[in-house]
Amino acid sequence: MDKPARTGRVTIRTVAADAGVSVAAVSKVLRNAYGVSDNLREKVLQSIEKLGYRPSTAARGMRGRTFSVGVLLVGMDNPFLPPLVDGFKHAMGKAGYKTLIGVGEARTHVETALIESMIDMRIDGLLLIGPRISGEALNKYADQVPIAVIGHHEAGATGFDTANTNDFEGGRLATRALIDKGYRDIAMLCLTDNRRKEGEVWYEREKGYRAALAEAGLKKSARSFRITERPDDMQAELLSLLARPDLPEAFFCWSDIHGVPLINLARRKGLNIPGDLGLISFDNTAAAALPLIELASVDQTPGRLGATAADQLLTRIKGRTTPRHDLIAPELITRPSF
Amino acid sequence: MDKPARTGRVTIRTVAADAGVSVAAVSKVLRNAYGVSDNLREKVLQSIEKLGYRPSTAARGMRGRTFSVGVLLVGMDNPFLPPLVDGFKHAMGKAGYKTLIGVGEARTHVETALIESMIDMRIDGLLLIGPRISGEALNKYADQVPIAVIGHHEAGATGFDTANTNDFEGGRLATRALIDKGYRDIAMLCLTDNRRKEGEVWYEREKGYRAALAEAGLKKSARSFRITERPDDMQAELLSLLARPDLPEAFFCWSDIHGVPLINLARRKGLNIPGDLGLISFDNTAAAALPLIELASVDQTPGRLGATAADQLLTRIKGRTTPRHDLIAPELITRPSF
DNA sequence: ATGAAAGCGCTAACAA
DNA sequence: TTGTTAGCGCTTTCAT
Repeated sequence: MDKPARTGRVTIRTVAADAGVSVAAVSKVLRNAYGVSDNLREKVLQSIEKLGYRPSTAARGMRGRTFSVGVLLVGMDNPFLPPLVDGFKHAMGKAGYKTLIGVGEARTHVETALIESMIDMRIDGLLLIGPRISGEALNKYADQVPIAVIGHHEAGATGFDTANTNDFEGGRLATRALIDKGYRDIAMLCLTDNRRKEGEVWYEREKGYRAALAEAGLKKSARSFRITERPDDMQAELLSLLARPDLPEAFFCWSDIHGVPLINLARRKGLNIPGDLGLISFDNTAAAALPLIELASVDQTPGRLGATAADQLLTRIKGRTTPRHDLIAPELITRPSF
Repeated sequence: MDKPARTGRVTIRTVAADAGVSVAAVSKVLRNAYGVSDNLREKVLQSIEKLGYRPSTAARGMRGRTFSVGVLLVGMDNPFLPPLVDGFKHAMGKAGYKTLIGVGEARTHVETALIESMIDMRIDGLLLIGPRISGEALNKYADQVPIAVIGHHEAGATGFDTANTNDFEGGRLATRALIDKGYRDIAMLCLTDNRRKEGEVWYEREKGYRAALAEAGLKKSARSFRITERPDDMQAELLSLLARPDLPEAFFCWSDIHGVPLINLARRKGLNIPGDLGLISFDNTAAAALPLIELASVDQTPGRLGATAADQLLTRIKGRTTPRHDLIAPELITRPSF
């Protein structure tokens, strides 16, 4: 006895009735499962088209796949993110998955709330970009849903995957370029961070910086300065850095987030770049390439990073359980700032 | 006969069993519905806490609210968006709603796919920021879910709400400021756009620009130039603009998207700003405030815009059906670029 | 005030 | 190959 929906909504039942088949048949067509004749499939597809039917993700979430994945961002104002998210979206889209985004505001409890919220919607996978939470806490979520992490090195993690630029290599690359240009007193700008520095991208870059100095016999000259990420205080800290009597000959800067304002302030202070001060930064964002900026910067190929994470998620969804920790080679984009 | 869940998942049943009450009771507590004694409520809340229970959004979506709303962005690289989305998120968060974001990539079919996908997840409301689709097409979705639009003027729409800066006033404000400074030959930079211009924010600003000129008896001197938004070609177009023999005394620029590169290129070309060329732009993004930029720009108070849209959605969810079209007053942020 | 039970729109055994 | 049906975890009448 067919119990037709009383609402106007087109459901799988409406389609089944219209096509004169069972709901199971429609479901099978939807998921291209085995055991459907071309004839039946054709009828169903026509009804779907005719009725404008779209399966309810909510209902799907109660049994199987939702064919949607989530991305968690720390904030929206990092210019490094758009190409990364695009690369990810594109790769997931080709596999038939929708991408939804949540913004964690760099606050741990907002971040966990968002992760849980996405899990509660039964998304099929989750990409975390530069998450505050990590390690132990992530494993807890990782057995509820496949997880990939970008922007945090955790090569020992077993429950989830990571995709990162080889930040160590990037730091080494940039520092070596400065050394090759003749600079000897090279300092590094890092991020002030109250979290454990182990695994942080800037810390990996710092290790690369120190390695390059050591290789050139300049180990003793290594100096790191820590600058805040908060826009309000950043400028003051950079200015007081530039006012130091022991200003180095060159800076390797962990990110364009600091690098672009730094080159701006230095020039405005009357310093010639690269005459008085050499500068290489990291991320190669659009701002670094601007006419009046022209800041050399290490490129992370963010699109590839995103696509790599997408592949990790897709293969996890298909059943892989052995962890993957992919490292992508960075490239120095040379500009006349050093 | 209690049929306990076989999976390890904590469901409403697990909680009911633990608290020794019915699932209906738990559901009522969850939604603070009427008819629950403080005693029962207390027991249930304790069990929820103890078991770490979180209701499944997917299951909720099949009957009532999901307590999540969606935001559709055209792209992620507009620096105007982060504070807007933050204002929205914050207001929705206070009302107990989660915010999920989709990125439309400025392609119509991606946009519609995303809107439908969010509706299929049974989100309770949808905010569209600068959507490509509009009017008729939106009404179709508006009777499936409450919709608010930012960044597109559609004061006649009845099915959904809009929240916008008073762009006409903003254009008038900026142009009048240039006139007051003594400029007479003032041109405007608009966006190249193959859509209908009616309703577009830049077009409203252009109307304000022309109104201000007319009010000052300068109607005849009005000139608009149209520049692409695509980063690849934008610079070339701006350069050829600056190379014109009939360069105006000042520009009013529809957005910092063009304004910031323009001031950069003009300075690099050797022009003194404001000596040789006066400049006022729109959006007051972070870049406009940078030391080496200092571009006067009309502020849109994006946070308020977001909060306004949130209020529209929340009241629609509560049952309002009469449309709201809110206009927010802009403010000119004066900087030495004119 | 509390609980039993009927769905919501799907998926996936299992039967036919 | 096709159809029947038992849930998935919740909300919401309707009894009690």
